[in-house]
Amino acid sequence: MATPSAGRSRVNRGSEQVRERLIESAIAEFAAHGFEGSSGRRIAAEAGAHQSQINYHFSSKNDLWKASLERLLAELDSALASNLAAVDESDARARFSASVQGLVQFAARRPELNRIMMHEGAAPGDRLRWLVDNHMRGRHADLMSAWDALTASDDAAAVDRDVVYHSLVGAASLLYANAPEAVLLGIGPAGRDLVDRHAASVVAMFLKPLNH
Amino acid sequence: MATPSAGRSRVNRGSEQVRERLIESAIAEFAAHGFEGSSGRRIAAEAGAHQSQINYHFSSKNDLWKASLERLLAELDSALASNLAAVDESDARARFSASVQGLVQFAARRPELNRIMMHEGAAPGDRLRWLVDNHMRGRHADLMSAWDALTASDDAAAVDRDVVYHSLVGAASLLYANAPEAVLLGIGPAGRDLVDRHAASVVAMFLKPLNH
DNA sequence: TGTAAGTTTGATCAATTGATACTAGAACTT
DNA sequence: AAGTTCTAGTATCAATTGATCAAACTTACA
Repeated sequence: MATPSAGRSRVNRGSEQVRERLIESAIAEFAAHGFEGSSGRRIAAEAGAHQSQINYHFSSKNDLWKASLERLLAELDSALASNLAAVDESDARARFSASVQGLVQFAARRPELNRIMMHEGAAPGDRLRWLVDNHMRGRHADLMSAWDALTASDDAAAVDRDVVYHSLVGAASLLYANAPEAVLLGIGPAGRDLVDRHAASVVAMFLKPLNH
Repeated sequence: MATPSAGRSRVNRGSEQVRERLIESAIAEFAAHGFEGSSGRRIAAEAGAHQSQINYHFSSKNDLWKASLERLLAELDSALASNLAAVDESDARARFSASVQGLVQFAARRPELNRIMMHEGAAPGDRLRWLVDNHMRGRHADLMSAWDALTASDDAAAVDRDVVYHSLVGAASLLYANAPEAVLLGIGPAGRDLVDRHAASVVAMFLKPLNH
């Protein structure tokens, strides 16, 4: 009767698949049209489900949106973690480079997260507050402390501290968040080597060259 | 009877003001919620007008959106032109710096344009195609030829050519396009000096230092 | 002032929205 | 096999959407 909670117990073989498909098509729809421009019926149809199943598996359009974002952010975390796994703990430059590379690669592979963030960041509201409180504040703090360390070791380029976060995210992700525009402009489609060149470019923007 | 065209003739004193107010509140609404998430009734109410006046002064929600974008792009052009007016024609570095400064200042003063561009760039469609065909292709080409000149004179930083446009726009505008998010993160509100530091940072990202 | 054009206002249209209620059926446990 | 729980499917709700129409009002010019 009630919405199945995180720990579903018994009959969940096919149900889990519907949940997955709903989240996947919700991610696509929210990224393309924003929350308010997205339709639950379109999301359900794309997932091969009925609109009322959204309210069954999630309790509302809002909760489906939250589930979609938690999925995307978990993917980002795992991508960043695997990119940082092999890097020397004490090498701040290498860790920064690996993080930027991970960010760019993820933005290219999963542009939906940056698209949704750009939709939501454009206006105040409950969803934005939820995003910042539950997910973005920590990421922002992590970047700032990494940046402060780079500044202390004279590895940071001439970029103002207040501006690092959004400049970095913007430089790393707009090409993919706005990929449909880039295609019309004749850029891409983004091959693997373009992404690598892009990551190297972003690193060069924020890190002083080594032998200086 | 028909929608009044650009050259209105007689009774147009108050009408022109309604048109202006509709465009102004449409800009705010489209920037905050995207085209599909925006409501004509909300736009009209904000402008102190009736919903049907949108279809009278513009013939459709789509045409109101186009008028809004032409307004914003005209403002951008005039801001950039005035920023470039006093700069030496032959000094490519100075012209690039002045353009970047103009871009950052405009993004801070009128974040709506970048917000709308980020909404529309996230998915293919008629509006995006109209934007690119009528306004963005030329701007992109202008930046690329400026960049090629900077590359030829060894003034361009180590940024891949395919990536310059979106990296520059992203680095220059995301902080303002997503200002509501930045506020929640404790950045800003953007003072005049922050904008100047931001512009200098972006210039430093894309231009090699002078005496190198 | 009278007439015609321009503009506002209010009503209405079919279509779509998110959510809810209810029935039918499938799957697991005992 | 019986009984229970979970899931799918259908129908429906009030609210909102963009657009259209016609009537009322306003302004300018003859």
